[in-house]
Amino acid sequence: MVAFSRKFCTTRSPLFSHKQLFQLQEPQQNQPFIPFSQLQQRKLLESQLISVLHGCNSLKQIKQVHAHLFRKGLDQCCFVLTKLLRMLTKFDVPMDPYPRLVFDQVKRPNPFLWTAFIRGYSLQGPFTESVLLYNCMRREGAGPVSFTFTALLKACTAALDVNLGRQIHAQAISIGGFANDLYVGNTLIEMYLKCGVLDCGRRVFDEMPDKDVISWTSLIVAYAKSGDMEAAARLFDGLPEKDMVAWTAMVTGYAQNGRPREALEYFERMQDVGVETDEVTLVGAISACAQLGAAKYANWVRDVAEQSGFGPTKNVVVVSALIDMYSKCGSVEDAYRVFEAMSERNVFSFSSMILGFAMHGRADAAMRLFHEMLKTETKPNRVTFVGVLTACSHVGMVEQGRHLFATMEECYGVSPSVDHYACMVDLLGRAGCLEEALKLIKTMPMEPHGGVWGALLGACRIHGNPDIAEIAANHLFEIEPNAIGNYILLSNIYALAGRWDDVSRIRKLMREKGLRKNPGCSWVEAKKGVIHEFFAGDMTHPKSTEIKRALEDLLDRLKEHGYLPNLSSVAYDVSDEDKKRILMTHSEKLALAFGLLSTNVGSSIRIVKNLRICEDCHSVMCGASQITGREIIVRDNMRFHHFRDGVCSCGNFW
DNA sequence: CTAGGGTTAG
Repeated sequence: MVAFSRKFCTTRSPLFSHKQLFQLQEPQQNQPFIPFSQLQQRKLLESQLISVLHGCNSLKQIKQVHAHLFRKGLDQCCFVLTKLLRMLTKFDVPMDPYPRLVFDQVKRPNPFLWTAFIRGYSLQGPFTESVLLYNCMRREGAGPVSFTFTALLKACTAALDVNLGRQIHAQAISIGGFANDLYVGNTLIEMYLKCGVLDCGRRVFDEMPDKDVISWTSLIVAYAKSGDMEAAARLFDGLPEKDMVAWTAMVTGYAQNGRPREALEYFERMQDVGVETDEVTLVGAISACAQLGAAKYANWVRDVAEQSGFGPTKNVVVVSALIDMYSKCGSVEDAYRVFEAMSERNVFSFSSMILGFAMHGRADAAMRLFHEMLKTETKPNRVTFVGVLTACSHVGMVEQGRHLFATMEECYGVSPSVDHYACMVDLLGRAGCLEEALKLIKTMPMEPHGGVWGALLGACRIHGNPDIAEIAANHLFEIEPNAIGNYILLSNIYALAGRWDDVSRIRKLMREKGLRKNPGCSWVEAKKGVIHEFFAGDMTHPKSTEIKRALEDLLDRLKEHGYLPNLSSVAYDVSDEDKKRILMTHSEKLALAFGLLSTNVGSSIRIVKNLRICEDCHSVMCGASQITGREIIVRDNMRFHHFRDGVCSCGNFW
C-alpha cells in the first residue's frame, strides 16, 4: 500500500533536495512590498492570461503562454499556472515530461496548483503517483482543498482500488470534514459504486447532509447496472427534481436490462413532462426499439429525434445505434442508408452493419463490408468476427468460415473466444458436420457455455440426430436447468425420430421441474401501425372467423401448388388430423392471415414471433409470398426471414 | 471538480 506512507515522498523532481523541501515550509520572511496600483495591474494581467489559456486549442499555444509568463515575471503565479496545467490535462498531454516540468519550476505551489497536478495523474495514471503527490503536498504543508479529494477519488475509481478509496475517505473525514462537501460526497459515491461496493455508496448517499440530482442519479445508475430496476425506480420516484440525465438513466437502465417497453414508457413520460432529450437519451430509446423490433416505435423515436434537432445526426454512437435498430426492425436497407451517410465510422458501426447483414441472410454483403473494413484504419474486434462467422453460418459458407476462424488470431490479432467457438459449432452443425462440431467442443481450450451446446443441439434438430442431441442436451440441462427451450428442442428431436417414449420422458422431466412451455405468440402490424397480437391456438381476436376462412383459402390455394402440411413440425404424439389442426393455429399463420386481410394489396407484411418459426409455417410463408405477390418479413427469436416470390432470404437454412 | 451512451452467438 503506497498511500500515506511515512516514507518520504521521492516523486518530487530532483530540482529539490530534501533540505530545500523543508526550507520551503518555512514562511517567507521578506515579502516585497507591492504598491496597490501595481497589484491591480497584475490581477488584470492574470485574468487576461487565464482567458487566453482558456481559448488555447493546441499544446503549442499553451507553451507560448508559458514562455510569456516568464517574460512577465508571472512564472510563479499559481493562479495562472493552475489554469495552464488544467488545459494541458484537457488536451491529454502526457504528464511526463512537460506538465511535470511546469510544476517543478514552481517553488511554492498553492493547494490549487497541487491539486491540478494531482488531477492530471488521476486522469492519466499512474494512479499511485496521485497518492504519492498527495503525501508530498501534505508534507509541504499545503492544502488540501475539496478538489484534492475529488481528484484522488477519481484515481481510485480509475484504478478500481476500493481499499485506497476507503483510506482517502477516512482522510476526507479527518481533515476538516471534507466528506460533507457535496462534490466530495458525490465522487465518493461514484468511487464506491464503480468499485462494485454498492452498499457503501448507498451509505455515503444516506449520510450526506446535502444531496443533489447527481448524487441520486449515480445511485440510480448503479442499481440499474446491478439489474435491480425496482430499486432504481423507487429512488427515481423519490427524486425531487428530475433532470434529463436522471430520466436518461432510467431509459437506458430499462433498455440495458432487456425491458424495452418500460424504457420507451419512460422516454414517453419524459417528453410529457417537458424534459429535453439529447443524443444520449436517444441512444437509450433507439436501443429499446431495436429490442422491440417494431418499426412503429422506431419511426416514433426518429420523429422525436428530428423534433429535438438531432435529425441527420453525425454522432457516431447515435448512428451505430440506428444501424442496429433498423436491422432489428427489419429494414437492412435503411440501416445501410444511414451507415453509408456516416462521416466517421468506428468498429461499432462496422460490426453492427455486418451483424445486420448476417441477421438478414445477406452473407455476401456482410463479407464485402468486412473486407472494406480491413482497408480502413478500423481494426475488427471480437464482435466483428461474431458477425462474419454468423454470416457464413447462416448461408452455409463452411470453408470461408473455417478459414476466418483459423486465421483470425494471426492475421487480425483477435483470439477466438467461447463465442467464436459457438459460431463455429453453429457453422459446422448447420452444414451437417455434427461429429466434427462435437469434436471441436471437446478440444476447446476453454469451458463451453450454453451457447456452444445450444448451437449443437439446434443443429441436431435440423439434421435429426437424437444421439448427439442427447449429449448436448445433458450438458445444457446442467448449465441452464431452467431454460425451457432446450427441453422442447430435445423433445422435438425425439419426436422427429419417432422416439415417443423419450418424448414423454422429457415432458415428464419438464413437469417435475415445474417448467411450462412459453406459448407461441406473433405480432403483426395492421393499418396505421396498430399492432395485433396472436397466440397459438388463440381464437379470441374479434375477426377470428374471417381470419380462419382466409387462412383456409390460402392453404387450399397452396395445396393446389403442391403444399403438404409438414406434420413432423408437431411434436405431440397425436393423430395426423390433430396435427393438422394444431398446425393451422400456429400464431404466425394467424398473423399472416390477418396481415393479408388488413393491409393493402401489394404492401409488405411484417411479423414478429417470440419463438423460432416452424418448418411448416416457413414453407407456408414461402408459398404465400409467391401466390399473393406480397413480401413477407418474419422476425423470429433468432433472425429475419424475407419471403419474396416463393423464396426465403435464409435459403431454407436456419 | 461530481451523474446518463452503441454491436455478441443457440
